[in-house]
Amino acid sequence: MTAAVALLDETGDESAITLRSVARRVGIAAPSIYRHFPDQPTIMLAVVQQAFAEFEAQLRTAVNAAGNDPRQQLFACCHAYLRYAQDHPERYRTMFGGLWMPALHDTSITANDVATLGDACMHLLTQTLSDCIATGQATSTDLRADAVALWLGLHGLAHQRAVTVTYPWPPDIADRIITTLAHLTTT
Amino acid sequence: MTAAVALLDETGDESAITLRSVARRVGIAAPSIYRHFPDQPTIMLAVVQQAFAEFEAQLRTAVNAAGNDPRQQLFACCHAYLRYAQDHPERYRTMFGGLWMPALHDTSITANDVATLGDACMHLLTQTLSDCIATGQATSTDLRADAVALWLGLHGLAHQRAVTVTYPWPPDIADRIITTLAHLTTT
DNA sequence: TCCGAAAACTTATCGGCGTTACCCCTTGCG
DNA sequence: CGCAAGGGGTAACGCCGATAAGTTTTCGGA
Repeated sequence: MTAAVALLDETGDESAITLRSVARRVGIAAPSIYRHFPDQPTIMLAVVQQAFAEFEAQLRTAVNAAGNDPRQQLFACCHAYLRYAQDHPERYRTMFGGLWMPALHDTSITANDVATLGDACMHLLTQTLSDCIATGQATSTDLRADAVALWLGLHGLAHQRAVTVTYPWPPDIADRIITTLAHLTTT
Repeated sequence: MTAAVALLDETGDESAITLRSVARRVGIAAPSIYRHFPDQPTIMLAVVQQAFAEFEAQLRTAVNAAGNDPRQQLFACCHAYLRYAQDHPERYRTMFGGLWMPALHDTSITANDVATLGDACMHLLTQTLSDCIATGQATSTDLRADAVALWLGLHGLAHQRAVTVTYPWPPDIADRIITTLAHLTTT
């Protein structure tokens, strides 16, 4: 799995995570992989799960380091989200791109494995937004819907930046999306 | 190319667009493809370009059919965007997923081919939003930035729905994103 | 200490993939 | 009539995921 992540980071191409390349990297014959993983998509799932764990850890660290102001915490969380996607575009693309899901039908991967992947991050974002609402720094009548909307805005920017590296983004596009979708008060 | 699009629509998996499968579909031997396309990623690019053309046509049709109210036109444009992604998730994933771009480095595809893909759609959305601002139905101090932000919101929702089909989306998530990011007035 | 079962790894093989080299046949035009 | 160019075919290479069957290593209990 470490080898798989390394291959992804080095090449920036998830198709480089091949059963045989991983085997070469760890110095064993290709079929020996099947003693540890039932099939190739499962390797991908493991990589994605690990990436999500690290992703959530970074978000949580950013929030904890942002002091006690909910507004600052929300900005820290969102910027950490965008920074992870920018620092590891290939991981982000793999995590959210769903390329390996088409092959899901006839493998050992369950739908639940996939559905619960981002729950922890979503919960953290919701919690942070909720704190902003509690202190009056954000106005929202529907916490869950606005949290989802905010996440989708972040995802849209993060994903598109992870796909097309060069694009003339407006300089304040990130804060614009965050403040707008989070309904932050102007103070 | 028709065969390639058909394969994509039927299987819902862009990896099904294989050089050999396309050749089988049109009834020729695999290497004969190279008389028409220099390599396989170029086939993908052609498919994506065709999809973008159809995409833009549907957006334009929706706007034209929405009467003279800029606000209605904007909603029509955005909903047409989301509808296309929902009706053709595999196309949308292929158009914006950037899977075939990693292989871009050593093929005949130029960076410009990729960069200009969505320009027409972006321009249409910007124009529609601009009309809303002109009539006072939307408030914005930076047309381009807000248009990009609106697009990113639409893209986030469209892409995520195209990847994970089953998710408990808030029922009004689309309109919530549109009205918020477009800064539509409440009237 | 020894032994046997399970775990871990191997080689051989299959079919599919993109790609290349090389050959063949038709078409059209001087 | 000749011949170049366009559009087809075969054979082959190396890569891929996957399976089958055999071999080595590991290790806990008698």
